[in-house]
Amino acid sequence: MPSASALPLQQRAVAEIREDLIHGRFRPGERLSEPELASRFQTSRSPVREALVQLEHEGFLERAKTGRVYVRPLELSEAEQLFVFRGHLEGLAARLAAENMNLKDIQRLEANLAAMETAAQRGDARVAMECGAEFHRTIIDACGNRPLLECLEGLRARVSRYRYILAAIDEFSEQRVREHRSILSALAARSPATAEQAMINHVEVSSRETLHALKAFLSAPEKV
Amino acid sequence: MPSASALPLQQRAVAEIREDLIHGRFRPGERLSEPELASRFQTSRSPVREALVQLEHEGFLERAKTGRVYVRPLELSEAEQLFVFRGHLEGLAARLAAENMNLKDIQRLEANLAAMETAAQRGDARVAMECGAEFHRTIIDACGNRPLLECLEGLRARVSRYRYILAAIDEFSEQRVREHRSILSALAARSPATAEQAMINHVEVSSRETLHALKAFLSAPEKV
DNA sequence: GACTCAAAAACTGTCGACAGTATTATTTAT
DNA sequence: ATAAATAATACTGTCGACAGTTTTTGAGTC
Repeated sequence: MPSASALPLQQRAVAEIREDLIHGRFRPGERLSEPELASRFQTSRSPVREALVQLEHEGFLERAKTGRVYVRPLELSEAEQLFVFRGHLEGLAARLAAENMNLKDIQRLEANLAAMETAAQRGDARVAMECGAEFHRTIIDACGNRPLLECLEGLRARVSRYRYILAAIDEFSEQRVREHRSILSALAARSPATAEQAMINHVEVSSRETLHALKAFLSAPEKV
Repeated sequence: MPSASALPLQQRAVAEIREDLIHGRFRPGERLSEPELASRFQTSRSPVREALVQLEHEGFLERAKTGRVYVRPLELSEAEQLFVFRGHLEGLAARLAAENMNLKDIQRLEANLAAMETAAQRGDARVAMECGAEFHRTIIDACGNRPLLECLEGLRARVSRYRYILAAIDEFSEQRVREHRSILSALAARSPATAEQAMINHVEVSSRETLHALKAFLSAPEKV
């Protein structure tokens, strides 16, 4: 029944499976079986197959020569490459955003930063991180470059996979808040170069942290 | 008969349709019909549908709310964004490549540059451009960052679509050769910053040229 | 001739089926 | 028991079919 739900079944599958991949509910290396997924969604294999094609292309899955699909394992080398790439792109986005941003965006960032700060002081890392993600998303949306935006969104999702597996929702220091604040300052001041540098610096710090945790995880994989 | 050809039918479809999109054999705005494509490949619609999902994700196609698939139109704004993005990424790739490149890669670039030069002098823009593409591909491959590599490959394909539609296989000046040469010098000298700058400059020049042609094309679309 | 409404044709989303192949379980031989 | 051989399963790639929509065609009207 094609008209059962407004949203094509295939898209529902993509969104849901992707969410599970990001949050580590499908474990790295695990095999995904089409019939199994199909039965989970109460559908035939067709929508599932189409969803898997897309998720493979997004970098979450890999396909064996036999056609079987596996969750891509977490690898230090991939993480390093993702972080380098992402840092550079977020920097670019910040630079472009500094030029294009309107007052409303700036105000949104300010409100966001305030929320982030109170959350951090309160020790609520969970909320603080959510504010952080929103902060970045606002900048990316404001950069005015669609291909960059889409690429960065995909990268952020792939990086999230590492974060969630590491349960790296650990800390959210005052230092982090300060980093965000200096990014916002540069944006508000319409200083592309400064904004770019501040963003690159911020991403690098955060990357180093995650990579550190990842190394520990990969050498002694606690069964999280 | 799943074992008819070693290569899954779906992948053949992706490759072939993509090639047609890049070369403008499917025109911007044109609708792609699944049954039609299926009959062209002598298959059922299943492999075609899966191929279309991927090509949509690659940025070549767009889907109407009705599910119909169209070739994405050529738009000035998209081209501008693609070029900005690509320039930045090629610059990054060059920078990384300057650090990672081994002697064999350098020699390959040198041979490539020589071929490009003789082709340019001979006035064979077609071959010269192919050398140029190969030149860039070599650098991208050498940058050592897989996500960057994949992204850049996708971008180059999308940009090619503009080039081919514009039939911008026009000129290949000595100046172009010089730009490539300065990139190579920086790479051989292991100077990341210089290589990055040279690459950015080169891409910008070439982008400006294409954008110029595109503006003319969009205002007076000759039926190429 | 332009316009409206209805019948016809073309399509997409989804399904269930089948053939061939890879995996896994089981049996047999050492 | 261990390993090789074989039978049983599970799964992927592809196909053809059908229902519900959208688009196109055509008839009839002003």
